[in-house]
Amino acid sequence: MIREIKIVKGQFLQKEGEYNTKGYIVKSGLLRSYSIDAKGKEHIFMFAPENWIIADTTPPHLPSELYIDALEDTLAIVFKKGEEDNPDVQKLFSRLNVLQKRIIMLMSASSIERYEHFIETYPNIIQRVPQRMIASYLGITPEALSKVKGEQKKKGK
Amino acid sequence: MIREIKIVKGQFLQKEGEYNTKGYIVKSGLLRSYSIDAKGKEHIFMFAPENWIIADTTPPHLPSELYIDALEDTLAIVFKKGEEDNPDVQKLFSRLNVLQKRIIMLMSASSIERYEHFIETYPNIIQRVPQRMIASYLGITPEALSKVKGEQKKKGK
DNA sequence: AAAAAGTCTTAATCTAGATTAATGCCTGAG
DNA sequence: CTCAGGCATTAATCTAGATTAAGACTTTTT
Repeated sequence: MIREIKIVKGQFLQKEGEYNTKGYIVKSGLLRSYSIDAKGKEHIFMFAPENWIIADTTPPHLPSELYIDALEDTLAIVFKKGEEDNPDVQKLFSRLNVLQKRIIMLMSASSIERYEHFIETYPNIIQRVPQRMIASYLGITPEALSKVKGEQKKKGK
Repeated sequence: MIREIKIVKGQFLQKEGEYNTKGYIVKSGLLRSYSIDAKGKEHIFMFAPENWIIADTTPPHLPSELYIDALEDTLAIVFKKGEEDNPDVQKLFSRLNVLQKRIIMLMSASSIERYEHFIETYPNIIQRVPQRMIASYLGITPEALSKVKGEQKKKGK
């Protein structure tokens, strides 16, 4: 089902934590998606002007990570994310979500938080690649990673 | 056409600047993609262990941004990126490329470089949103962006 | 039109992580 | 077997950008 909606400046289409299955194609105006970190700071994930698609790619059974609201009065088409049953499209969506998470991490988490998130998410990879490559993936130097691991051990992990 | 290939540890599947239309599904082993910045530093974009897909999402008519090589002896299936003519899939690919570029930027560029890249890529958005939101998108504070713009002016831009 | 709230800039200080450098450990090539 | 090159760790110093704070403008609310 395709539906066109009107959103006024400042109005929300989605808030963090909601279970949301919708995405939006902007016809006119401007939408934005963003996250809010532990310190209350906003991190804009994406601007969506005319003809852009905007959606939180978190899978529908998990709480969303992003807020979506309007920076200008906007006309948009709503689509249901779940209604797509092409398996290729499904795979691409989960890939998009990996990158979405990564960007949010790079913008809002410290090097130690990024490291801890990495070992939770990819425990098997740690065994298989040298530390300097983990550091490179996290966007820090091997020296900084070495320091981080020391601090982590002190905390008794 | 689907083809299975064997790659030995250290072997390259793609280098930056090549025009590449292939992607890979890893059956066993471990591949990785990465970029090299102006200072010669490597930034790992993705690890691909068993059952992961790895590909540079740069459109086929543009030079690739990533190197892809093997961290372990690997068995993978090659697929042609261009052969997919589903328009939804095409759109998702271009979206993936936006995020790929963004991640590489966040990992390897200074705040001033990120700002300059932003104004080149989204000149129309600058007019429409407050500076503090541009800063938030770039992953810096509004104060830092203000400083950056000052330096940019000095350079006579 | 006055008050309140948000925005941009400049400047002083602080800090996470970069850089540089030295040491010891592994590992694989000959 | 050995030795040269890659890898991890630790420590000293440096720096890009964060934080904090203050002032001038602009926009919105009442």
